[in-house]
Amino acid sequence: MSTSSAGEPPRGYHHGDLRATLLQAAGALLVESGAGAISLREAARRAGVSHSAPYRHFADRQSLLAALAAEGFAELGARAGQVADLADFGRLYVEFALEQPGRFGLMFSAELDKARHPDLAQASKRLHDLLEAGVSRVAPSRDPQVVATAAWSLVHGLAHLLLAQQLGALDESSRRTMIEAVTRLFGEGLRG
Amino acid sequence: MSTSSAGEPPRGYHHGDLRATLLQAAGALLVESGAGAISLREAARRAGVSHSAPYRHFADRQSLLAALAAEGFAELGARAGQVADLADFGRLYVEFALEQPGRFGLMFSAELDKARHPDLAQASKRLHDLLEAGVSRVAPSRDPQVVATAAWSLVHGLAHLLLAQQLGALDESSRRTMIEAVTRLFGEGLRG
DNA sequence: CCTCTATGTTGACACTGAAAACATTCTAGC
DNA sequence: GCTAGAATGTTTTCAGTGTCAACATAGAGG
Repeated sequence: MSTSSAGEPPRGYHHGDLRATLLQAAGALLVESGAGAISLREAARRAGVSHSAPYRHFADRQSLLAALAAEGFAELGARAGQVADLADFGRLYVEFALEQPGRFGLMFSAELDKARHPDLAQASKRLHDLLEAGVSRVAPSRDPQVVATAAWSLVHGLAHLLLAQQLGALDESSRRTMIEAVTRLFGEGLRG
Repeated sequence: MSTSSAGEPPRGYHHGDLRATLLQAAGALLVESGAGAISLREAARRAGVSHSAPYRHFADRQSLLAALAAEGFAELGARAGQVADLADFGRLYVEFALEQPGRFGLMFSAELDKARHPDLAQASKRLHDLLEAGVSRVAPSRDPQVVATAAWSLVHGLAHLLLAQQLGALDESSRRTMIEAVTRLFGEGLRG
């Protein structure tokens, strides 16, 4: 116990929980400097392990990123599960994206091949199912797939455009206003 | 003239039009294997030039990508300019994205810092202005900024979700149907 | 003609993903 | 307990990349 402080169990040759530690390190990199800054070597470095060790847990770099993305879907799904109203879901969705831009970008990155990462595909499908269920409740008379796609497209596009600074520099309050207005506009379309 | 064939002017030490050639090579790479596969060295290789030559025309890799993105905005803007109806714009937008996924992704990549690339910012603003003008025509009674943002979010999100294979594997026809249905739904919202 | 400047080239450095060969530890089955 | 064999880490190595500095060449303007 002499060389380890609180929270870090003593580690010998074997790390004990490298996979989780790598995910944590990569998550920190994601927040600090974006997905492009994530490297297996830096993650290994931060985990205090050789540069090659990550390959025992992730087949390649993309697999690490896919795992990070899956985490994101899980968290977003958990938050969405606590919400009944469709508009709340929209707000929550955009807020998640703005709060964790790197993670959000990763979750919908075209670089991540879902066929190669079943976990990711499953996590993302769960969110999709959740949305469709919500939509059926709100607009039962319409084709739920179409409405769900429209609803998702709307909030997803808004989040993406905001992140890409495509809508100009909006301050916190006008951003909120825009989010409200856009989702309300959609709600009107549903009822009309 | 003995060493050059048609279309390729004879080149000595100086290339003559390296910048354009590099953009073309990078564009090909973008189509072939995505933005991630674009490297300055490979572009140089394809242009038949030393690995360091690109730096005379692009400050760094990101600047090359930004130039490619700006090209994309220009082309999309040109196409959009020939269209009057807002719904046509939506279709055109999504089709462009599906036709040139790599380019589209680049155009809205969060990695590209618009502040560092005024050309890109300008090209993107032009498209935005075009859209707002179209919106004012269709729904003059509403706040054009809100409606434009909603319209853009909708088509942008749909394009992005389709590209990310987030909506499941749709064949050509059901994809068209979905695009039609989603844009129509939005049109109803505008009139309602 | 001759210099100045734009454009290319060479060579180096640090970093990365990835694979192969080797070392250590943990865990079953005896 | 002891001991194979499976997991997990390490070392070493390779090819590729972005970027920079020092140098070479060509073209344009005086």
